[in-house]
Amino acid sequence: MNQKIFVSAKEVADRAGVSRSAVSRTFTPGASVSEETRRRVMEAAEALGYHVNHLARGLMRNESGLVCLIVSEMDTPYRASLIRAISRQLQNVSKIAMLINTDRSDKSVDDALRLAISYRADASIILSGMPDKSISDLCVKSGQRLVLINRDEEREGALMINLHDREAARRAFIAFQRAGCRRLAFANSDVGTPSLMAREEGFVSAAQAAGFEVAVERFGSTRYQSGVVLAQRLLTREVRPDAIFCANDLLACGVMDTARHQFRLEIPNDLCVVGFDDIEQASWSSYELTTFAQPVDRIAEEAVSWLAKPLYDAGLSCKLSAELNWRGSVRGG
Amino acid sequence: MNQKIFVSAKEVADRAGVSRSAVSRTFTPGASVSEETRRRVMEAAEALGYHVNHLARGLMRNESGLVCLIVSEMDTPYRASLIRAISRQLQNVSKIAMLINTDRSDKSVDDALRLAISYRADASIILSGMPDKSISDLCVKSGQRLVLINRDEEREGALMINLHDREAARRAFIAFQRAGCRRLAFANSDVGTPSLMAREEGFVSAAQAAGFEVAVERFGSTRYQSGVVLAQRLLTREVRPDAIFCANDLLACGVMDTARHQFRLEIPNDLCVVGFDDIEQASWSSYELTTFAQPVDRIAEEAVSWLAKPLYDAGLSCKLSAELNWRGSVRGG
DNA sequence: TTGTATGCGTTATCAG
DNA sequence: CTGATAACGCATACAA
Repeated sequence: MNQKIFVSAKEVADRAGVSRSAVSRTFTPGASVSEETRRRVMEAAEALGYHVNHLARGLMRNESGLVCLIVSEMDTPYRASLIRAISRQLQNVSKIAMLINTDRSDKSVDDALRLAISYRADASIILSGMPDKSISDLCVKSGQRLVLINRDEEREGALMINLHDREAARRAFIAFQRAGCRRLAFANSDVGTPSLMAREEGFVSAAQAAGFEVAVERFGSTRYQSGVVLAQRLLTREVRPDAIFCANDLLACGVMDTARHQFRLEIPNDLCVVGFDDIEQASWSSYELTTFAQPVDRIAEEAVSWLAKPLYDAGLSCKLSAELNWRGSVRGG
Repeated sequence: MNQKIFVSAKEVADRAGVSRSAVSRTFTPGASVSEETRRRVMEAAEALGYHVNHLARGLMRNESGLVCLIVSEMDTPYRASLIRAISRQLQNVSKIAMLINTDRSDKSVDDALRLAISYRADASIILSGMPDKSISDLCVKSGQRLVLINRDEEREGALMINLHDREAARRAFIAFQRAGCRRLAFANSDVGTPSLMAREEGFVSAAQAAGFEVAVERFGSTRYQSGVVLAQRLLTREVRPDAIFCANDLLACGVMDTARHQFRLEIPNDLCVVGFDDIEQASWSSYELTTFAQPVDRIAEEAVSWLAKPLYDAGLSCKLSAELNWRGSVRGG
C-alpha cells in the first residue's frame, strides 16, 4: 500500500495561526469558537483540503459512525431495496453502512459480526442468517446495537423486526377462496428460514381450518429457477392446483412463467398466484402479481430510529404488517 | 449513544501476564512471538472476547481497510450485482465496503468522496455520477485510490474501467441485420451518461454506414417505466420499428412488455429487441432477451486487484468487452 | 523474543 | 473564548 498523506489538524492550526484545539472546536458542532477564529480556520482548512479524521474521532468519542449490514444474496431485488432503504436512512443520521456478504453458513455470519466488532461499529443489522449466541451476546455486552430483520429467533438485547407472516398467509388463503380456487398449493424453498416457514404454516393451517388440503412443495433457494422447478412439480401432480401461494415473489415469477410457457395455462383463469415481497418485477405487466408488500422503508426507519435513540429497552420486538397488493394474478380482487 | 466497552489489548496483556506489545505482535501476521507467549495471549483474548480495534490500527498503519462504494439507484439489478461482486472481492483481500448512496446531483458524489476522505478509505469506487475535479484530485493527491466504472470522463491518477460500448452497439446492428430487420430504433433514457450515449451513437453510426436510418427516442431514467413510455412513442410512429436496441435491460423489459400487451406484437416475429447488461430477468422465460453481458465479476476483479497492487501507474485505463448473449428476442441467432 | 517508549489525529478537561 | 495536556488503542523502533 502506497503512502497516504492526509492533512491533519495541526497543519491547519499552523497555517491559521491558532491552536489545534481551535481547529477541533471549529469542526465540533456546538463548541464555542469566536467568529473570527472559525473563519480563519475554515479558510486554512479549505486551502489545505483538510477533513476531520473519523478514525481518530471515533477512537476518542467511542463512536465510529459505522453500521454493519450483514446480508447474503444481496443482488436479489428485495434485499437490494432493503439495503438501499437502510443505507439512505443511515446517511440521514450521519452514519454510514459497511456491507458484509455472507454465504449460507452461519459461521460466515459470526465472522461478519467479529469484523463489526473490530471496526467498532455502532451497530450491526442482520438481514440473513443467524449468528451464534456467544458472539451476538458479545456484541450486546460490548454496547454494540444489534438489529435482526425477519430472523425469528430471539436474541437478548437486540431489536427484532418481523412481519406478521402467518396473518398474511391467512389473507392469501382468503383471497384464493374468494377467487373460487379449490386446489391449493404452496411453493416454498427448502432453506427453512423461520419467516418462510411461518408463511407456509399459516397458509396450510388457514386452509385446513376451512376444510382444504394444501399441496406443499419445497425446493432449492428462494430464486426464480427454484420457482420453475416447483411449478413443474406442482403442475404435474394428479390433482393440478388452481392456486399457488409462493413464499416470495422470485419464486412466483418462476412459477408464473413456467405455468404459462411450459404448461400453457392462463393466469388467473387457469391458475391464481400470490407472492410475497412486492419486488419491482411484481408490477411489471408480464406478471401483475398479487403480492404482500414488505414495508422496506418502514423497516429501515424502525431500525435506524432505534439506533439513534440514546437509551433503549433491551429485547425490543417490532411486528409489522405486510399489505396485500391486488393485481391481475388472482381472479376477482 | 450509550457507552461502548470493548476490551483492549492492555486487558489481554494483564490477564496473560505479558506486555501490551506481545499482544499486538500476536495479532500482527509475521511478527516474532514465541509459541508459548502466543498461546497465552490467544487464550486470554478468547476468554475476554478481544478483537483488534481496526480504527486504532488504521490510524497507526495509515490504512483503514475501508473502501468506499459510491452509487445511486443501487436497488437496480445491474447495480446490485456489481455491488455484490465488488464487496465479495474486497472481502477476499481483507478489505470492507462502505456503501454511500447518491442521487442525481454531482454534489452528492462530492459529498460522498469527502466522507471517504474523512474515513481515510483506502480507495473509492464510483459507479454513478462524476465528482468535481478538485475533489477527485484531492483524493488522488492524498494517496487514496480512485476507480471509475463506466464513467467515460478522464481523471488523473484514477483507474478507469469501461466497456467497448460502441463496438457492442455495432454488433447489435449486425444482429438485427441478420434477422432481416429494416426499421431500426434506439430506446434511450435522457440521463445522458457517456456509456449510454456511446451505445446510441455506435448503433446509429453503424446503421447509417449501412444505409439505415434509426429512430431514436430518449426519455426518463433507465428503468422499466421509461421503457414503457419509450415503446409507446416508438411503436406509434408512422413507420413502426421492427427492431429496437435498448440502452439497458430494464428499458428492454418495459419495451417488450408494452409491445406485447399493449400493441399485441409478437417477439421476435413482429419486433426484435436487444438489451444491455444481462440482468437476471433477461433470462426469464417471459423475456428471453438477447443482450450484452456486463462482465461484473471481471470488473470487480480488475478494480480490486488494482487496489491490492503496491505500486500503480497513474491514469490507467481498462477496456472490457461485453459478450452478446443470444436468446429468443431476436430472430435467427 | 521481549518490554519500554513514542507517535498516529482526535477530542475532552482544565486552567487561564 | 483560548491554549496546553492527557487520554483513546494500537504498532513499531529501539534497547535489552
